Amino acid sequence: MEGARFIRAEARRPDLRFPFPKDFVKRLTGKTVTGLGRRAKYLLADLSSGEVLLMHLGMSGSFRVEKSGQQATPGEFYHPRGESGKHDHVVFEMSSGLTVIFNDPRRFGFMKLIAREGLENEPHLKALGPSRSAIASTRKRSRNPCAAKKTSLKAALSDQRVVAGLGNIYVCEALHRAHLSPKRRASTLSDKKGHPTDGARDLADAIRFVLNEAIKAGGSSLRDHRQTTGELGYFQHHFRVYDREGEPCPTPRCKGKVRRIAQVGRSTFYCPVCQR
DNA sequence: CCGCGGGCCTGAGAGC
DNA sequence: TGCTCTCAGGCCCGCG
Repeated sequence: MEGARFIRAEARRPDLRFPFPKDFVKRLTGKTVTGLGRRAKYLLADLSSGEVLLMHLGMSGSFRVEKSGQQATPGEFYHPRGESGKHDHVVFEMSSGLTVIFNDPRRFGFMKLIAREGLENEPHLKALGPSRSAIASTRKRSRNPCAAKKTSLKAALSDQRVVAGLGNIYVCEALHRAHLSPKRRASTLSDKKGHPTDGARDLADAIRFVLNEAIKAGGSSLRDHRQTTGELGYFQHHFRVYDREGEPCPTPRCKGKVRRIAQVGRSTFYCPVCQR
């Protein structure tokens, strides 16, 4: 899409998670994509009109690319689920000769147009806490975003306002690597040095480590996720606790078994022995 | 203000 | 085979 112009845009449903603006199609048609970016789980396309197309994949959203006016030959482009059509909600026909199709069975995803000057005040983006790169910067690591949180670590890390970009899998995996219990009150983490297992800094390290490794591995393919090449992600093979209920804890010399509990309506996997 | 449970959707898989 | 039930990678909203 980068550098290409929208020849035609089509919103086939009145709404995904939110209704489209009435003039959604009109505001895209004829505009050029001047840049693509990402903030936490949000995708952004800068437009020549001065607007930004903000997109979110929700749980089940995906894009696929086809040559305009013809079916993709097998393996040529990413083709999620093998079957297309049924949940193709948005279609972008680009001047590059490629058509980009947004497919989302559960419709938890959304698209929104925002003026670029207003981007920093956009509620979704404004609410985001520090990102992986922000917590990587030593200078910015002085403030512990969990300090004021009375909830469990699991709930705190799942909250995009505390730390941006973690989903259920990576919360479980980061907490296991930091040897911290998902049930522990977030505010009890120490900010000081010399707390080998109690430190917010160690947790920040674990978060960055897990996300960096997962990105290197092309993400986690539980069922739908594919890399842009169509290849599966393979970080699921590096899971230490997620979806491993009953298996022995992979921490060296730990005799624990992975447990599964529900927290805030979602599954948590952890080792009750080495995560405290 | 905060945290929690319920809700939004469809589909896949388990169990019967 | 087919039904029902549960659960899923995310997030918002109303309630207490």
